[in-house]
Amino acid sequence: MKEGPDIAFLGSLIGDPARANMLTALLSGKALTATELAGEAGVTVQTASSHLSKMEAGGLLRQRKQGRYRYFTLADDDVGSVLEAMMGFAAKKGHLRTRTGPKDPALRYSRVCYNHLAGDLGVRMMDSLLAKNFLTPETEGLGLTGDGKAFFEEFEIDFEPLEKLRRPLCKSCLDWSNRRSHLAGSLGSALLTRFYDLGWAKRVENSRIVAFNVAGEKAFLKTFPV
Amino acid sequence: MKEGPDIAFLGSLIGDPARANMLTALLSGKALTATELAGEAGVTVQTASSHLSKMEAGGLLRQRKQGRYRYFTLADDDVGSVLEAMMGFAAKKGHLRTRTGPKDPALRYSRVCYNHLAGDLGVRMMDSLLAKNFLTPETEGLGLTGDGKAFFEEFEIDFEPLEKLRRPLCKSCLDWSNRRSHLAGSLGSALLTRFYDLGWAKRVENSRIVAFNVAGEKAFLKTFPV
DNA sequence: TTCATAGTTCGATGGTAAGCGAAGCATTAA
DNA sequence: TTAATGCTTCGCTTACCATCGAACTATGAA
Repeated sequence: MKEGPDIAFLGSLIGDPARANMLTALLSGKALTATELAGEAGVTVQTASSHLSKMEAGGLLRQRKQGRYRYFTLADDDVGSVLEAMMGFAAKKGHLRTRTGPKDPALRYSRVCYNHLAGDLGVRMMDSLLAKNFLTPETEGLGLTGDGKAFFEEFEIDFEPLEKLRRPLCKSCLDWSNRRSHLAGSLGSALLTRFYDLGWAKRVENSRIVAFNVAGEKAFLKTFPV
Repeated sequence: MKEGPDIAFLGSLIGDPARANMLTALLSGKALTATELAGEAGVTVQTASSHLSKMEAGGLLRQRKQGRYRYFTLADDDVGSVLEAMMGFAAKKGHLRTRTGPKDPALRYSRVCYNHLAGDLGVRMMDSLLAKNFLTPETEGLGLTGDGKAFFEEFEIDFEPLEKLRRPLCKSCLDWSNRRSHLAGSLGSALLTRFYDLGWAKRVENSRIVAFNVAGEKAFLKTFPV
């Protein structure tokens, strides 16, 4: 009968995992650069650029040039509404993530989520910290116990600057590859930097992958037992 | 930060043209059989079956067996809301249909839309009828003029049974391939049957295509000049 | 200048999924 | 029974598009 406007085009635009990740990242309202969005989606900047121009052409995004940066935001509130509607539906139905975008297994194992550790290792760390009672679930977010404080001091993490930040110290963050939580917040961020400093791991260029070396991985697993 | 539920899966589900066509057809609220939906989407029943099971697994559709028929409906109101939201957005942005599903050019030329003629020829017929003042746009839908009545009687279409039907006599229907209107309603349906009876055209099996033969096409073009 | 960083464009590759024919199952009609 | 219809499953082909490397443009820094 009536065939209506083109839902398929819109759906396919949102239907790509990399693009969906970028959109959810932008749903926070923040303006992000192309490179940041590439990291968020776990793809190279070239790929991201292609996706971004498609989404802009499709009316999902807006672009603001500032110096040599390009800041992307959602185009309107309408985009947000559509995304919210879809997220609500997907959450209700408990959709499993099937076609996991760039299917790098390394990405599932350990990767950066903004500035903290995600993936199998990230989840393991969270589990370990909770099991040892270093962290404890509170009404709103996560709390740090006395034992935890001691543990992190032992691990040479400096709290003072962290507590002054506006960002919450501990925060849990849902992991898409495991559908489990890992540690975010400024503490999560500090831990990751500490891993870098200790020489346990370093970031792979142009990717979200955090590459642990053999010794580093061994030490990590020992520090955060299950 | 948070990666939320799987929008990509839902998007890709809706993002296929064939599936999107089925969903919009079901948006009317009617329960349709697999074969009907196949026709609606312009694909074979095998393909439709595959799509339908995917959408059912994805929680978009519900299936009701009745004898040897399978009636499909949208799963809940939530599905409808999501679709409506997407349609609203797409309409506002004036999205063009780019990836036209089964890209049979014959399908764009002349096809069945439920029970009336769509595609290039359908649009041409509508234009011609309007230009000659046989049909006239009214506040709600389309009206039949005196001249029109004469023309259709000349064309040997019997009005009496048509006017008794609950379905509206004239109705305009948006054509996805042209983004223009063509004639629906019981009159549109009667015209198509008349073309079959005159031997101008016949339906291609397992497809929405209406195949005009050479003489039939010539006569059609003469009867409905632009 | 020269170098570095942010981003785009181009070309080639590969994986994925839509599509269909053929065969099979299930239900109804005769 | 047999035949016909509605629908599914299997196997295969094809087409699209996400992905990335390499080369290029643009802006800023030294």
